[in-house]
Amino acid sequence: MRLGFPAKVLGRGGVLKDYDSRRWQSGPHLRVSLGYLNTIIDYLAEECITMYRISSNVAPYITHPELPQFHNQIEECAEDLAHLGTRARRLGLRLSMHPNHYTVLNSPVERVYEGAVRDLLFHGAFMDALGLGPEAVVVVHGGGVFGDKQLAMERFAARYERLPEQTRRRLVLENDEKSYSVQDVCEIHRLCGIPLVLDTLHHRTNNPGELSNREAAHVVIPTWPQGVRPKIHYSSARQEDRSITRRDRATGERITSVAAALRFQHADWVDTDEFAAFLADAAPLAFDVMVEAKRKDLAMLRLRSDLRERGIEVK
DNA sequence: CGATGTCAAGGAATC
DNA sequence: GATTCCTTGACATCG
Repeated sequence: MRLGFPAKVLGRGGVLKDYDSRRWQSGPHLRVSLGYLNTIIDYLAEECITMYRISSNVAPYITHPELPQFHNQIEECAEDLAHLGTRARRLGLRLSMHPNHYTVLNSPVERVYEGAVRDLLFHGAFMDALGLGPEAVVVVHGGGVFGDKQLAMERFAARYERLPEQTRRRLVLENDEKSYSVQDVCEIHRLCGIPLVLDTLHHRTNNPGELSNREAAHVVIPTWPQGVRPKIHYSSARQEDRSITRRDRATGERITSVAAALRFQHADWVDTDEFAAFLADAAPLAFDVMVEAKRKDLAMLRLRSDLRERGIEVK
């Protein structure tokens, strides 16, 4: 089992940037981003980290309709991209990407749909330019519901099938925290065959069918093709003290109490006991784990060391 | 330097 | 039909 983390790096004293986030006036950005990524790969190699998510912001404005001067960034950086990809392959590093929620493949608004396609084409082309194998996937969400979920799912499936093969073969679908539960993404998988990513925190938030983690893992993992190792997203829920003020009915006096509220956001760290329990639940399934925590690589490294202490083998 | 505004992009709830 | 929230972060600007 590989463990990975997304985006920026906290474990080098300060923060290692993962993409060029300056405004468009400072573009083009991809070459700068690739410089950052090379530094990050140095770090991954030193720490023997074998999985990493590249920010979908690596090439800002590359599909922006009004900034055509930035549309050729992949071609312009072809050599740098190939070099970076070669480094990743030599290190056995599994890379992935995760377009943000503005990418809505199933939108009924034509303009939005077209924008989503442009964005997904970019992600596929980027992975291809790195020369990465089929385990380098692009994780997407189901999109909107638009008042009729079944119809929206069918639209997703039809549009997935219509994507160019080069793009489609990278795509995998993740359950989200509001609209598309594990059961829903299973339905989309049934319609079009897209492999599924289980996000454990989203599953806690959005689980109308009350599937256990074990059940969820066992329906999601087998959706991956033979020879491509599945992966999941794992994070612990942030626990937060929230003060609640109410007025006493009899006296009119204000009463403030503190309640521990489970907010369904990523916690700073991963709870090792919970994670180990999840692994035991999911056994004997095999998969990689993307650790999503506020403390990024630090959380992943802490979890890895905890697991090794317990004799659980982790790459 | 700290506070505040802004960013390409959508959806959904609310009025 | 228009407005606001959702929600992440960091740059950019202002005082």
